[in-house]
Amino acid sequence: MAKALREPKTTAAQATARLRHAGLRPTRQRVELAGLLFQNGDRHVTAESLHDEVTTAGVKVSLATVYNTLHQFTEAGLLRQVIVDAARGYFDTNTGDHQHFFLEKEGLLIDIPGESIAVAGVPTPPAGLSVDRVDVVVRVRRN
Amino acid sequence: MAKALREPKTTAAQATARLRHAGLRPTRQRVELAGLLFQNGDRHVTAESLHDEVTTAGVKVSLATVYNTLHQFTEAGLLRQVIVDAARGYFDTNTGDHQHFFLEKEGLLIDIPGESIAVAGVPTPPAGLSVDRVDVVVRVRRN
DNA sequence: CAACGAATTAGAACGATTCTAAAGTGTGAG
DNA sequence: CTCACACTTTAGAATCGTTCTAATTCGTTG
Repeated sequence: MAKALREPKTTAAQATARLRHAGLRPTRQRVELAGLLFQNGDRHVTAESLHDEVTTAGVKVSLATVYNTLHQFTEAGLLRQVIVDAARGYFDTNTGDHQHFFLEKEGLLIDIPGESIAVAGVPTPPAGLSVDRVDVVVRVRRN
Repeated sequence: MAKALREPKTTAAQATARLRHAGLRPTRQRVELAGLLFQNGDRHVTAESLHDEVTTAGVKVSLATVYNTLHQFTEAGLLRQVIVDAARGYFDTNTGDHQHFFLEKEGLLIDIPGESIAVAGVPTPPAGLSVDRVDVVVRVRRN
């Protein structure tokens, strides 16, 4: 009963610093979301899942803001969008070189470190095109 | 002016045969769509693009039927769904082992033959999971 | 060619995402 | 420290692709 605050001050401070670095105003909502996203290791979220999480944590943030924030974080290089499912957009806090296992049934993403996987034999793209990125999705199922 | 029919009889006949083989009733709409999809080499379509195409060809098929048909063809193994874009579902008439270049800006998919590309070092999936398929998307941009 | 199950359809419904316009909030100047 | 203003947030409407619904139409088999 001594301490009602949910997050240690350090997390908020770190989140604020990170936002400033990225050129984003550290608003209450952004700090809150950044805290959830970045305080523990790599995470994969959807707008909906993050909104649920922040709401459950007792913080009022609109779904529209969650969408805005995810996109702003992505533009700022703090997040990476992962396209694996036609129905849902995923965001990954791991912005480094890596790939994914995807368990479609449950909407579960699991990182595969970039070093462990290698794609060989990618042909030269047709004239006028250049490679932006190579995404590998290993679709898995429960057995 | 002698010949107003758009498709040679052979195409319709081939399409009909293909549908019968797949255990699908050769209805007017399905024959029409199968004709468009399979008479020339490999193709990538969205429901919308195929609907536009069939409509432009002067045939009346509802969008719902295009969706139904694409899914039925996919279940029957005549098509393969390709997930590259969060906003749109693509269907590929090439059901063999291969990968894709994807030009996001224009929604353009280009096949990469399965033999030319190789993915090495895919880790064993976490316990209880087994690999279903490995998808590689080479995202490209105009330069 | 009748009859029955399968397929098609228009339009409503849906879920995810984006937009809109109005209200609220960081921040830098003074 | 306060104010003003640009930037943010928000609720709710709108939009997009897709799926569903219930009624109609069509292929097939007897």
